[in-house]
Amino acid sequence: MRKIGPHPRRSDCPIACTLDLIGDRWNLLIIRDLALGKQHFDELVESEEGIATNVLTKRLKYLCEVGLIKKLPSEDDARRVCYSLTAAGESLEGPLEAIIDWGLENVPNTRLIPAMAR
Amino acid sequence: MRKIGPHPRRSDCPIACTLDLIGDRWNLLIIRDLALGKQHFDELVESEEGIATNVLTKRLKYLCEVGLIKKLPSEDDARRVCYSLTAAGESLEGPLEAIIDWGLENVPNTRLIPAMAR
DNA sequence: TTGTTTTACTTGTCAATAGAAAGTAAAGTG
DNA sequence: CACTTTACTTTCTATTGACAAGTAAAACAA
Repeated sequence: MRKIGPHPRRSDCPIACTLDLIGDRWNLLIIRDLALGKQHFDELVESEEGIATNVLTKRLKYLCEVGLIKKLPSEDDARRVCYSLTAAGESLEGPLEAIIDWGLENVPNTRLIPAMAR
Repeated sequence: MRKIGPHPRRSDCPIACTLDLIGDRWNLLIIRDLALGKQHFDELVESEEGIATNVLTKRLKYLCEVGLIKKLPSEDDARRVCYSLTAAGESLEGPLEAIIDWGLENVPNTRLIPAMAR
């Protein structure tokens, strides 16, 4: 992933810029999980893909900083943190669906996880 | 990027599988350029984003191996190689358009490069 | 109230990858 | 026969990723 903050963008192409923002192996999976209703660190860790905790921590912080997700304390449990999508994060549903469709058609033996059935 | 070949997939999720296949900073930009009609190594190197030649070589080889692009010799010049999209590569136009739309709306100051005007 | 568990991280280590710059080799051109 | 073009390859360094272990604060259980 790219260092966050004011780095020189590679170009003004919307594809390049979007890849600079979320073009790695984990960001979209975190956004997928939050879109499915997961809220907490350990729920995200338990996803099938097996993200390492240091990587998850870094990505969550990063996604907050770029405004795709937000982080709120739980009301009833001071240890708990609730992560959720911002409006910008939710708007990634379009690309996400296009990727899902492509994957289902072009990568053998892929299937939607039950929680994603539409 | 992930090592190519028979690696254990992270999950059967079409998003995860698609990211395993092309989820990095360069693959989609190469596919974009080929979709725009570029054919040769040096045309790809000259793109605004400035890919290093060693990285481009590796990605071209990889994208051939996974069947998203194909490599053919030129008829008139034995040095020249013509890269182009396979049918599977062309089918990435859907995700690509979704990403373009998202980028244009959500990343400030992005614009289509002239060749992409639709 | 003391020990255990839960939650959300942080740290350390090692291997793999990315990126920059320079070099190379075969084919074509004047 | 020198020079250029094309498509790489090599070398080096710095960053990142994966894995394992550790930590700290809050909550719960006895």
